[in-house]
Amino acid sequence: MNHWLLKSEPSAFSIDDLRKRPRRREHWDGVRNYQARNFMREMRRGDLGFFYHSSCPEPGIAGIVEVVREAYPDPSALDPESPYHDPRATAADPRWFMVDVEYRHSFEPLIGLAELRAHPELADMAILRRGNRLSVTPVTADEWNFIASLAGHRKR
DNA sequence: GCCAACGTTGGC
DNA sequence: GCCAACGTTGGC
Repeated sequence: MNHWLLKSEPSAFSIDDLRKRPRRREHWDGVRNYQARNFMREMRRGDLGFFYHSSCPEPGIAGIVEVVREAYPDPSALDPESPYHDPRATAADPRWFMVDVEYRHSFEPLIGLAELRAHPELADMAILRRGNRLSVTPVTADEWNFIASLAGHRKR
């Protein structure tokens, strides 16, 4: 099983929003970066991911989600009304993909950026590297386990 | 709102 | 294929 980190701006879509969805599931749509897309295509059912809140007052890891459907075409790319519309995408060559994720846990309080940076064990994480903008990144088993231990009794 | 970092675009 | 310009991201 592989581990991932998925970024979202909570003002647009937060882990609480996911928890309130029917069946606690949602499509992870709108990814428009090739490297991030390729990581999503590597995701398998049962993989776990950290849900990271970015561009907000308290950036950090807010919880855990599980991949429940593997990559399939992202219809928002074909929708002229969508902010994620890409005129180069076609039904035959959809170009962009999404997965479905299901809510697992929230961390309360979340594991903030400053706390993540305080641990040398996590220094290589993409999320902590300067200028990193990828919205989907892999997390190593060691990083995953370390953060899970930090989360400890914060799990809800 | 600022600014650094990075991906993408497009002219050549 | 190069690279400057531009747009976007995201922490502060």
